Amino acid sequence: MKTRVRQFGALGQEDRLRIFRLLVRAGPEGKCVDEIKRRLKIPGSTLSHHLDTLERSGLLAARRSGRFIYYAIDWPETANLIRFLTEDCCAEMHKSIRPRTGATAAQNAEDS
Amino acid sequence: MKTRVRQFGALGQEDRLRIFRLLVRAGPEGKCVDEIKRRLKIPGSTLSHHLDTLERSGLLAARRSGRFIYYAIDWPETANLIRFLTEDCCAEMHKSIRPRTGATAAQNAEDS
DNA sequence: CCTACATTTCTAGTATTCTAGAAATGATTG
DNA sequence: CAATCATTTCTAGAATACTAGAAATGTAGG
Repeated sequence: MKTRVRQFGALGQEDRLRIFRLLVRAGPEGKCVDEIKRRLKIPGSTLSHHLDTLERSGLLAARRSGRFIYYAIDWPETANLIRFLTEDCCAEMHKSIRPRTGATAAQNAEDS
Repeated sequence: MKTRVRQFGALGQEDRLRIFRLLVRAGPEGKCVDEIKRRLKIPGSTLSHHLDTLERSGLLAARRSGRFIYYAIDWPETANLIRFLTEDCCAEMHKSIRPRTGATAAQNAEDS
């Protein structure tokens, strides 16, 4: 769950969410730091910290190519985050609309 | 997008994510503050702040019943958050696995 | 109305995060 | 190997968030 906290936290900041969305649209090649900087008008050092936060959360992956470092969405990990939200929440959401008797997807232990 | 930042931020804190998950499992009736407090062992004033943060983000709704205040997941708003993530990200995710030529769901303006 | 109890606000100390200029690092190209 | 350019680290100030005890507020039932 700590990973999820870090990932939600990473997206819970305006510039970082803008970065994330830009990179989603950039596709698997991602974008280099300099282009993100020019596009979103974020000072270099600030941007570097935000990219670091996003990368350490697992949502971004960095890759060097020539003198540029490209950041791109880490899709497997992003998919995990979406699954965390949908399986823990949507299953219950649907259950509350059309109640069922059987087991649900929200039996992941953790908490009491 | 500011709403999404606030919502991700609300989930980006360990105790608040625990509260959220507890309430997901609690279903539409939710749980009163005192039970959340006993279950998660969070001091009253701290819990009150966290519930306020979650409510102001739109992810929780409060309802009074007798002397208790019940907090429950706001499912429409939670669904919006999930949709934000899946429509902005999953569409691109699938595109990057099987590329398409047509328009995608990720044309919501915002950013450059 | 007064007591009991649930919940929130007040208060304040501590910790974390955000920000960005300047300096340092790392890599490529001529 | 020198020059250049991309990126990160250093540094430090400002802002925001977290925490929780104590006091205040609100509600219900006797």
